[in-house]
Amino acid sequence: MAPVVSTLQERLRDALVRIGLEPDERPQVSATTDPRFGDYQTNVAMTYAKRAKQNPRALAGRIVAALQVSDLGPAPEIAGPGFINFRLGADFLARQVAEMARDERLGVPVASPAKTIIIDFSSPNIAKPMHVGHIRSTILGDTLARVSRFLGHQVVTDNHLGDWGTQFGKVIYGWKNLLDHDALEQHPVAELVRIYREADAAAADPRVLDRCREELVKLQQGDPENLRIWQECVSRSMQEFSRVYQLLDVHFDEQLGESFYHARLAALTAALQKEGVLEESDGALVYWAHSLSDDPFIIRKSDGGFGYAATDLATLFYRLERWQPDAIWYVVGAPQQLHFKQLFSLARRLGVKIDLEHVAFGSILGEDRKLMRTRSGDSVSLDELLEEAIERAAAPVAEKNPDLPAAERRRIAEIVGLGAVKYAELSQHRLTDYVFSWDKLLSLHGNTAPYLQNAYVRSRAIFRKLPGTFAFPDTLAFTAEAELKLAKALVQFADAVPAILDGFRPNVLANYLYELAAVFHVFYEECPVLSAPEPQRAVRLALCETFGRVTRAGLGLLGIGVPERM
RNA sequence: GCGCCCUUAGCUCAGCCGGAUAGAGCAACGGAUUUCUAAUCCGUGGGUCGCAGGUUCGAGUCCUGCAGGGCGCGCCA
Repeated sequence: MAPVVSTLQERLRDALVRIGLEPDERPQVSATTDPRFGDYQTNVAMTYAKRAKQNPRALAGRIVAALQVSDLGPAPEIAGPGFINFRLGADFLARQVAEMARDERLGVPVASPAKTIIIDFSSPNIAKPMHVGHIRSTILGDTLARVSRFLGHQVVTDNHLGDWGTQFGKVIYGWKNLLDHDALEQHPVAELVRIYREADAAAADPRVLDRCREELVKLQQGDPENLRIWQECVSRSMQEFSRVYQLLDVHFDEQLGESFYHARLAALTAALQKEGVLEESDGALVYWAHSLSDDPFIIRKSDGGFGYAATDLATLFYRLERWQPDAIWYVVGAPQQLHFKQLFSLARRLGVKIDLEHVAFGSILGEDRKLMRTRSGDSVSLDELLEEAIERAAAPVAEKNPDLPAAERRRIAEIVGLGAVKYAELSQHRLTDYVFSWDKLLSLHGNTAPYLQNAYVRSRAIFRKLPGTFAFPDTLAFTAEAELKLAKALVQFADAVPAILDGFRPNVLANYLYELAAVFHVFYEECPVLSAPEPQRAVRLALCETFGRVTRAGLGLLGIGVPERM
């Protein structure tokens, strides 16, 4: 089956050709915002009238006369200045829902052509805790990967770890002089942070600062002792990160951190110099993109060291070589826009043609509208935040389902609590700075994960009470208005999923799922299922099942699970 | 100072390439339940889409200017 919008676009294209116009590949068609205007609308008559200097309503009349859509529903209507409104017929919707139910993909088409896409996201820093700042990158990147894969693209997810920076001078100094081994065993990252902070404070003394620098230089020169300490920091940090990733159900194909590229930087710089794209400035080697900024892109620092500009460029070339991707997406916060513009500018200059995207996002704010912090002023650690989400979600579960075993309740609380945190991110436009509020994201009302999960649970409860097994009917016949509305909403899934990648907006899918759940709730209120006579009962069960599958699949694309009860 | 982003209902936010009378949730008020999980649904009130111009048949959406807010701005990442 084809998504409704694609079908209408196709028919529209044929009609435009028939009346002698040259249509776009995908003439504008969209679902209407108001049911009075039908289910779908197009304004092509007005846009073409403008080009051809014709009367828009007259042109709309010619288009409608040439349109062959009688299998989809009643004849389209012309309204207002030249809108063409389509209404889907009950029999078309019935066929469409039955077809989507037979399809494992629920009607979502496979993208063509399939692309190879590298998604760079999460990227926490070694020896620092993962905090709320990392959650958006992690969750957004994971969702984009899930959606891209579902659409048939070849995806490589890469966690570009911050495992090679100047902070290691202080960390190693701290390790050698300040380390508490018991604390390291108990809370590795916390202890690494502590020694870093103390070393940082001690570095106010120039002698300590010098020793920190020496440790860094030794590390960079391959000193075995310092390499061992560094490796130890990496593995202990990774253990903690892995727990968070496991909790979030986030997985990477590669975790090639900055250190992986370290050995390549000197040769890369030499190659860039040969290309003549670098200039010397105050002892540093820089690339200027004056149209972007008066500030340079520093490839090699005046002390001969390399910053992350060099690393990111080396990373880009490594990826080109290894995977020959069609696109690389960097899921990194909005403050780094200039960095990526400069990086991409230099890459273009060097002949890179593939699609490079900085998928930027806004900050997470506390309820005081400032960057989210703990009471003591630290950034909020991610594992604590996730644990709190689970604990908070556990309370209503225990209240509603006290008879469930504790382990089962915990599992449900994880699905609900973690889902709520993820959904709060994803349901919002990615560039919006969003205000973190436990009460809002865990609310059972409004556009939240628990609301959607509850709608799913209600649809599933029906099947538990159903005597015998349910066989999806070959044909459906809708009788109630609420059934038709639910069918119309279900059929839109096929258009909602591909739209996510258009502008990297998972909130499009979230909003769709929310509206779908609201429509389902109306159906649920108005249409008794189990007590309905056949064949109505089978039709309603079919709608419940399809709703459940769409919700499960849709939330799954957002990395969010659904419980069977809650 | 320069650059990027933002400003939509009391609050938190949707609003794709310009399309019809700008939508949700929360909060407020009024209804519906011997439940297929009411963790729900229905209804009411609430708007100069920051301000001022411009382009257009049509602007929350595009352009210019201004105001307010956030972020970034040479050797951190």
